This record gives sequence, C-alpha cells and structure tokens, in this order.
Amino acid sequence: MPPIVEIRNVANFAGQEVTIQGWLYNLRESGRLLFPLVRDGTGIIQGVVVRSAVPPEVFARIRELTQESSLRVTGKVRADQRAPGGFELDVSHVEVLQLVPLDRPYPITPKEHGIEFLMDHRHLWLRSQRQRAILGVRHEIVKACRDYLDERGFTLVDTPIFTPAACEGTTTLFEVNYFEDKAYLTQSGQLYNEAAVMAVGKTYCFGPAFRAEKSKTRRHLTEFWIVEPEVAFAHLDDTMELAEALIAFVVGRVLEKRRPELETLERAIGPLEKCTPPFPRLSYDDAVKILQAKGSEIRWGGDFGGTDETILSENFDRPVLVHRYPSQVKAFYMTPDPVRPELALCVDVLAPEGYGEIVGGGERLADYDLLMKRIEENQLPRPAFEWYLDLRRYGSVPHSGFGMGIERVVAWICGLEHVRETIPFPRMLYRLTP
RNA sequence: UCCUCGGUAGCUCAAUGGUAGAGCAUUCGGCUGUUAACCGAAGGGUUCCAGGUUCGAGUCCUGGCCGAGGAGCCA
Repeated sequence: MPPIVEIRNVANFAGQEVTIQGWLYNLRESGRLLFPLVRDGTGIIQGVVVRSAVPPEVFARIRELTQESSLRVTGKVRADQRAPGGFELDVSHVEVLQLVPLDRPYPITPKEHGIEFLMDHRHLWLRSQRQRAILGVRHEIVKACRDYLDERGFTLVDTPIFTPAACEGTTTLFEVNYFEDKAYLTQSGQLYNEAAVMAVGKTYCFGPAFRAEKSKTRRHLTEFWIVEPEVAFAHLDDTMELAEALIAFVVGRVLEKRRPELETLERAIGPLEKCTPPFPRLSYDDAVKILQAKGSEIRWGGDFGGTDETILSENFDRPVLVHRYPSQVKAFYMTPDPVRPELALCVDVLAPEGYGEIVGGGERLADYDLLMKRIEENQLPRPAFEWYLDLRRYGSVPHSGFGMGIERVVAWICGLEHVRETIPFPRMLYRLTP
C-alpha cells in the first residue's frame, strides 16, 4: 500500500507512489487526457490521467467526478514545470468516497459569486483557497498572541460569558434568560481580569465578546474574539509598550510562518514589514489638531468616527498609539491623568491603511472613593459592582491592560475589505446562519 | 435607527412600457498538456411578495419582505 501523503509534503515523495485523500477541486479534459485537481486542506495538486495508461473503468470513474466529490487518489508524484506547485500526480487508481450528485451539484463554482450567496453558503465557502488562507492566518495570530503572553509569565484566566451586568454600562448587551433571572452575554473580560491580576500578577483572557449594537459596517460583528492582557503595578506607559510589542510580534510571526497564505490573499508585504517598534505616539490633543487641519468636523471632547481614524492612521506607516482621551468619551474605570484630570490615562491603537482601532485600554482606577463616584455618576447598579469594589478594598494597586480585537487584526494583516471573512461563521446584524 | 443602492436561469448580470437574453455552470459531442482550458450543440424562468395604473408591466405607482454599501456606536 502506498503511503497516505498530505499535498503540502508531496515534494518529499517525488518519484514515489502515494495516496492523497481529499476532494475534487476541478476537472479539465482534453481528448484522451484528464486533469483532476484535488485539494486536501493542505494544498492542491493536479492529477494527470492518460486514457491509454489506465484501465477503462478508472478513466470513466474519474471522468464522471463532480466538483467537491470526496476521494482517495493514488499515483506517482512527478516534478513538472507546468504544474502549479511544481508537482503533479500520474494517477493510477481512484476510490470515490462520495460522488456529489448531478442533480444537486456543489453550489460554489470556480467563478464569481455575490456576497449574499457566499455568506448563505459560508459552510462551503470555507473550502475555497482564499478562505483557507484566512483561517490559517487567523490561527497564527491567535497562537502568536498566546505564545507571546505565555512566554512572558502571563497566566490565562478564563472570564465568564454570562454576566450579571454591563461591564461598561454604555453599550447594548444581549439579554438571556438565566433560570428565574436575567443575565447578559459579556462584552469584555476586563472587570474579571482585574480580579485575576491581583491573584497572578500578569493575566490575560481570550474569548468571545458580544455587542448588541445595530452596527452595520465593515468593522463590526455582534460576536467577536478579543485577547485582553492585564498587568498589576503597570502604568499607562507600560501597557502602551506591551500593546506595541504584542502587535509587532504577531505581525512578525505571520510574516515568518504564513507567507504562502498572504500570497494567496495577494496581501502586500511591504506595509506589514514596516510594523516594527517604536510605533508613533500621539496625544488626543494632537490627534484632534491633525484631524482639524485635514478638514474633519471633530471638536475637542468628542470621540473619533471611523473616517477620523482612517485619516489619522494614513499619516503613519505603522500602527499609531493615541493616548489620553477626554474621560467623558471613555469607560468609567479609567484613571484620570494626574496632570490634567479631564483626561483619561488610556490608549487606542489604530492600525495602518485605514483599518481603524485594533486595541483599546489604559490604566484602571485603583482608588476606592473615585471608583465609587464614577459608578454613581454612570448610574451603574451598585450591587453588581460590590465585588469589583472589593478589589479596591483589599490591597488595591495600580494596574493596566488592554483588549485587542482579533477580527480587526486579522482583517488588517490579511488586507480584507470586511471583518465578516475573518471569522469562520460571522454573526452580524442581519446574519445568524449558517 | 437613518441615508443610498439592489432583488430577473444554479451563479454573475443584461433587457426605450411591446416575443425574457448573454457569459459561466449542467448535459452531449470534439481535442494527447489543460491552467477559472478551449471549440460546437442542447436543456434550463412564479422576473422577491401583495395590490394598483395600462390595450399591454421585469420596467411605472403603493405597501411589504430580503440583502448590500455607508452613518452613528464600538474592538
């Protein structure tokens, strides 16, 4: 029996007989020649079937194969200049596992399709080369985040998905029945991170977050993934350095390990290669000045719109850290700047090329009285925050952290138009299936 | 939630108010090196739904449904 080989490894088997397990990607025919293209999740290889060289039933069986039929195909690996990937398979035998029926053919043909059709068939669309490349880059980004933090002494502490109240009070939450009670799907692990960090010193959580806002843009999902590191005794500058280093590490890892995927996506490498520290730092004050000079309607005290973020990031060739926003546009738990108390010790990182905010974070309020005041000002339900106040009663220390939205990072690194392609099964305002 | 655009063959799209079409896909035929192969032929329609105007509606009007792009909000 010939060995079962993954397509990505066929170069090691040149001249040998191998079996490949996969799906029919396409079939071309030219007289007494058949060219079945087989994919197996690791690559695509072109098979060559010469009518005179195989038994008639083998030729007939391959000829009637339909797109995405599952199969095992056996043949000899041969280097060939004409083949994409450099190798092709001289087929001698085929075993059909399931033949896609003629009266119900595979819906996604190797031609152009509209986004609605593709999203309705997302479960099949994932098989395409482009989507497989995105899944690979996403995996690498997630792994890079975890490797970076794990190697620096962070402990992963999982935070709950069901929560009793809003983390930030402002955004809309998904409400669910929780036996006789109401619960909400988390929008951030932030508050629980603050409890965990007092236990382990450096922590992060990595999980899904949910926002029930009716956002309808290329940057929004209702369910998205976020990595949130938190460090005890860290100040704003420390968290800015951490965000910068993490982003640079992630980009570097993708460049190192996922070149083929970036090529499939036709992603320009140059802009990614520039993403090395230090990243430019920009105060909110200066950012507003730049925006006003470029014709934005922004006034001091307001938050940036998507267009503002794009204008700002276009001034730089790498991610830009914007710090010290007015407290009024940021969450209640931000520490005020001791020099200018109307500002929060916070930072947003804007990705280059108009991809917008990928990181948001800052220094948390460590003072009990001030935090109490903020909770009251924001009319947050105090009982739900008693445990959070405990963190300021029992050995409160300065601490800082941030959240990085995985989908936006994937969209940026892959050069995608829309975050809907960055996650296997996107959840959006008008999209709950498949 | 608001603004804009769209819904016609399996897919992507055309069609001055006057016989509903093309490319691709599918089936059949041809080709011994094809690269989203190519060449020839065939089959394929509740024009999103419900009303209305008209001799006549895919086209015009009203309402609804579904989707896309953007805004606000956010990662």
